[in-house]
Amino acid sequence: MTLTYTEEDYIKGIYHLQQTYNTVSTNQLASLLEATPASITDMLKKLKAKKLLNYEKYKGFHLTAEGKKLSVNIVRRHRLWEYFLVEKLQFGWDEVHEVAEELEHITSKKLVEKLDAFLGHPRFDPHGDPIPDNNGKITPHIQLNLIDLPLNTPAEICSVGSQSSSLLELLNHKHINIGTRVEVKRRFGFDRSLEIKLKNQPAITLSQQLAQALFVKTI
Amino acid sequence: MTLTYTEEDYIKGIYHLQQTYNTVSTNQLASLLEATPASITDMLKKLKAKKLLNYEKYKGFHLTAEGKKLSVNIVRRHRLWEYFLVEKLQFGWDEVHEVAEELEHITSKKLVEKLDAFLGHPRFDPHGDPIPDNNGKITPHIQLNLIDLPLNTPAEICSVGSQSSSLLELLNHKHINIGTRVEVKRRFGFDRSLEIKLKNQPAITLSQQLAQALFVKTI
DNA sequence: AATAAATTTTAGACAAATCTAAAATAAATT
DNA sequence: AATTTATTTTAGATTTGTCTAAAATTTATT
Repeated sequence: MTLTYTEEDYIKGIYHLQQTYNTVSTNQLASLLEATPASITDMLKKLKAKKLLNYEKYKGFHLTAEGKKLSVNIVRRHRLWEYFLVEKLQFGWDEVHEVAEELEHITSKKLVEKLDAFLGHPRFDPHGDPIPDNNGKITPHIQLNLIDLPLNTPAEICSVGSQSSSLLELLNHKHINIGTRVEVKRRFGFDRSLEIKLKNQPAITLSQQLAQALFVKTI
Repeated sequence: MTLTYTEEDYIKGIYHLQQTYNTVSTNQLASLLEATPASITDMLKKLKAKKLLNYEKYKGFHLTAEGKKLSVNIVRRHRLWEYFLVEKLQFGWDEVHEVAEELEHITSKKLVEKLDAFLGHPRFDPHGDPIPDNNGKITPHIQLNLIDLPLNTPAEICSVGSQSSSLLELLNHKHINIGTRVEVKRRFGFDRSLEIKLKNQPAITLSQQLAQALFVKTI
């Protein structure tokens, strides 16, 4: 099954929306891909004809097993390249997305497997998201929202809930990164803000909004 | 100036043909790109409109300074990726071309510069072809056919005249690679074969056909 | 339940890149 | 020099992916 770059973008978009919604709507996908609903409908027909999509008009849609398998593989390539860009080429983790969007479309199996081996078969990308393995298997991530982390429990930032540049800017300012060690010291009920401590640093305050955008795993 | 992948393929093709022919013809390019002459003509008009091409109909064509600059940059990206694939991902040098054809279209300046630095600013790709630097400057290659190398002159294999897998197989068998040090010890007029020595190894014989497929530079 | 609002689809147009077949031009041959 | 042959261009069609505007359908509201 050979897909155009555009078809790949569509099924990847649907895959991501399906992580949150059982069934995806035309407008949701239009908004994610920044295209008009009319364009989405056109492509849905093509993907249905290729048996990658279960779709009845006006009824929403979701990927078939085959569609999902292909999507997972695109996600695999995307995250492997992100890992490469950060670990080998010294990109910042907030700079890699656009370039990985292009690299992910190169489908050579040999390339992907050799890249994976070169990188040491990493299981999480620089944002903390799991990298599907060659069979599409995804290491489940036992993530806790920072807002739910018990007091005085050492943990490590392992993923962020959004990739907006405003969030990344704020995290850079506060010197918080994937891998940063944190402990929650206090909770303030009034505004649900947290006082946290980074290793060897004075305590700082995180707003509810920020804490909810951060995921941790205990260590 | 943003080019589509297809436009990039066209100007890269023209660039390569210009290395041999002063002015390029529609049929030459059609044959190189495996497209019909009609398609070539269509694209020539677009490239002329973008001022990348000097073209008068029925009169052949060649790149403008701007077109050449862009082409050299594509060649730079292609050869950097080939170097990466061979040196880092352990591809064989006969396997890299197709994948590099895809990777070369990713234009991110940051990516290319960081890749170049990661690779240690290599000046020649795995086939011995020069990699243009960031300003488009190409290290001229003073290559000598192995058959013309004077006796007892230390030299280094720097390029091969063909990328056929049968040649690669033979070179692998004889443990000859890009970078291998050689000296010609004897020449046999009867069949124009050579006796050569690789560093710390007993002398071996190369046929005329093989020697002519190898290029060296003295060291 | 009828109407208004939102969502989704269709119809028709357009740009990019390609093709085939026919016409125009240039080059080669008699 | 006239004619044949080869090359190149044009004309018109096709595919992919996109759009706008209008129509169809579903959902929400009075």
